[in-house]
Amino acid sequence: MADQQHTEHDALHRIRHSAAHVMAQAVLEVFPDGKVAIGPPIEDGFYYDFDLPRPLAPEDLVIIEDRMRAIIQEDHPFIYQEVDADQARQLFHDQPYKLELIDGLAAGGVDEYGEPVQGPVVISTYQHDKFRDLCRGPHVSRTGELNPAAIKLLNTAGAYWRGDERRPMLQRIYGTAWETADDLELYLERMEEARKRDHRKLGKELDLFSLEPDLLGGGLVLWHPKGGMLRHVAEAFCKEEHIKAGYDLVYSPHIGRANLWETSGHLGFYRDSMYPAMDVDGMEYYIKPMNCPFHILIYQSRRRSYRELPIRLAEWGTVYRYERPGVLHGLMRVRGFTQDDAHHICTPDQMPGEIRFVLDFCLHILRSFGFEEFKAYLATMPEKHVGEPEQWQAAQEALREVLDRAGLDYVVDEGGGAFYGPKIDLKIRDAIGREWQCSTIQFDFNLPERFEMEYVAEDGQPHRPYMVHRALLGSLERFLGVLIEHYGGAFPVWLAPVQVVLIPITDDQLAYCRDVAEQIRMAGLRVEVDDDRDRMANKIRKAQEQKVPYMLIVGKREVAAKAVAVRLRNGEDLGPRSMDEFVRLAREVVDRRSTELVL
RNA sequence: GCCUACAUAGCUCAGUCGGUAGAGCACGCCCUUGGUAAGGGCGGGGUCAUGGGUUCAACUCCCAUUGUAGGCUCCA
Repeated sequence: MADQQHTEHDALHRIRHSAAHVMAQAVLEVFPDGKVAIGPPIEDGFYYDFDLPRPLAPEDLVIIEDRMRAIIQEDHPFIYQEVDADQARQLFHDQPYKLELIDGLAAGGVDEYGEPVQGPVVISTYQHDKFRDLCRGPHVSRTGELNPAAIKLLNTAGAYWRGDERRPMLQRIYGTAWETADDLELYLERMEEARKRDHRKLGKELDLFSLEPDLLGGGLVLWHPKGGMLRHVAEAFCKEEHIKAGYDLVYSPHIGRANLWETSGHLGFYRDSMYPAMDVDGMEYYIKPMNCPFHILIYQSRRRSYRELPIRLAEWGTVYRYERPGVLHGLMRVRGFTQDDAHHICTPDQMPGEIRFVLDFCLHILRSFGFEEFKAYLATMPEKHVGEPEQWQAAQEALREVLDRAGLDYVVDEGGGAFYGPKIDLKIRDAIGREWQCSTIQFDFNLPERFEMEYVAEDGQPHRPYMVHRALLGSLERFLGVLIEHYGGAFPVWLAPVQVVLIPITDDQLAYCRDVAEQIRMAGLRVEVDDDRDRMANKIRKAQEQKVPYMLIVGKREVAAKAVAVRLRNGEDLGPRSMDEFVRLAREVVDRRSTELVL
């Protein structure tokens, strides 16, 4: 809904909105008894929801699309008219969904999304040809302004009426519409590009991970050796950075007794997302959905003085959460995942500094992985909340201040915080412009209270500390999924599971290759020798497909010269290089975590 | 969880009207030792997701279950 505000009067917005109306007419021509719900423009296109006597088949879309082209060519004007509620009810007497919308407008002043209408409530309709829709516009002036070659119906989907899962499931048709056929073509290419980068596809092709829903269970990930290496490198880098930044690494078990989860409140408000209890020695244990309670126990293992604060406890903690079957999706939405989780426990005085630190650190980590563009969301105190308003104020101030200071683009979601504290969510923008939420920095006024966390201050008295919960990459699974798509599987050298492949031209160079590989391995690079009985060209092809950054071709000439011929993943041929030269080159690229193959 | 579609070899996919399955890649063996994206030959490999039903006969039709895809809802 946020984009709509900005694009309300854009040409594309009008085109898409009008295309939705044209589609609705076409659908009603095919299904005269069909009921129409709502049909707004959206990013890249539009949709319209219908209640129809039978499920739509792909063939229906072809027919509807043809009909749409005809309506466009007939060049009907879009006619705007304001009506009062009674007139509207009369006009849409056989359209129950429209009647509900009219009632909402007339009585409560809410629009089709249930949002309050700003300003005076005006009920208006737009008509073109025989189709009249309850609509506030805007539209193009005539159907002929739509480009029939730039419109395409994409797919159908189920969608609840007014997004409420207790209400009827409608049939939604998604379409896309542009000014020109070229724009449509570009959009379809963009979709194709996204499909090529799909981490589920690349995960298989690059042998990174697998999901075995039938054998293992849904939402559970198996990391293969290549994916395991990718993950290891990412984790090892992050852990090193955490240690340098002053975090302490901790480890906690996967299960804990019920009383822990009762104290934390999870059994009260988070139970639906937790796996059922298991019985151990007559006591109930639960698999952890979060790491927080364990870190709090570590904090509470002895009396804490203000002198040792802030305490920063970090853990790559694997948690399990029950997700409804229909929402699981590759690595992006799983049931078992590892968070790069940490809890900052500090005094009120230290709090602003901790926030500043954690955001800077977060950006440093994300940038290291090659992400440059971020969007932040600040969520503030909701109606239902725990903790004192002054605490919230102070925390929100600190969050706001660090966002301003970091010069980040941010959106404030007033009242959008969790009941236990305000938070900043960070989204990263990937190589093809998609946004992914990974990082979150959240205050928690709930758990310190529930666990009665304390530290002894200068006054010798116990005080309640601030606790900030944060995850930077969020879920490792998800982050690696994003990383795979961001790079389309062609990782920067420092992350590539295999950095170097040695390709002997004939078996005569095998021994030399193995010798060279050993030296490269000693230099800390990940190297393989392709000793298959394939031709060199095929070995290059395989390495290319695996997106290995460096291919070292070795024939008679290289052996004689004690060299390797360096071919890059991008097809470039650097020609013969000595071992030292190549190692120096590769090491520098790796050490700088460069996204380039040569510096 | 809901709607729709789909599920055939390790992977990608054919399989007509119901008559118990095929290709390419991958894999194995043999020949080939080839200078920057696929050399050639032969071979192994399937309870057609699972369980029921209809039928003389089911990969094919029907029902259920499981899973996947695209959405919706959800993601304190």
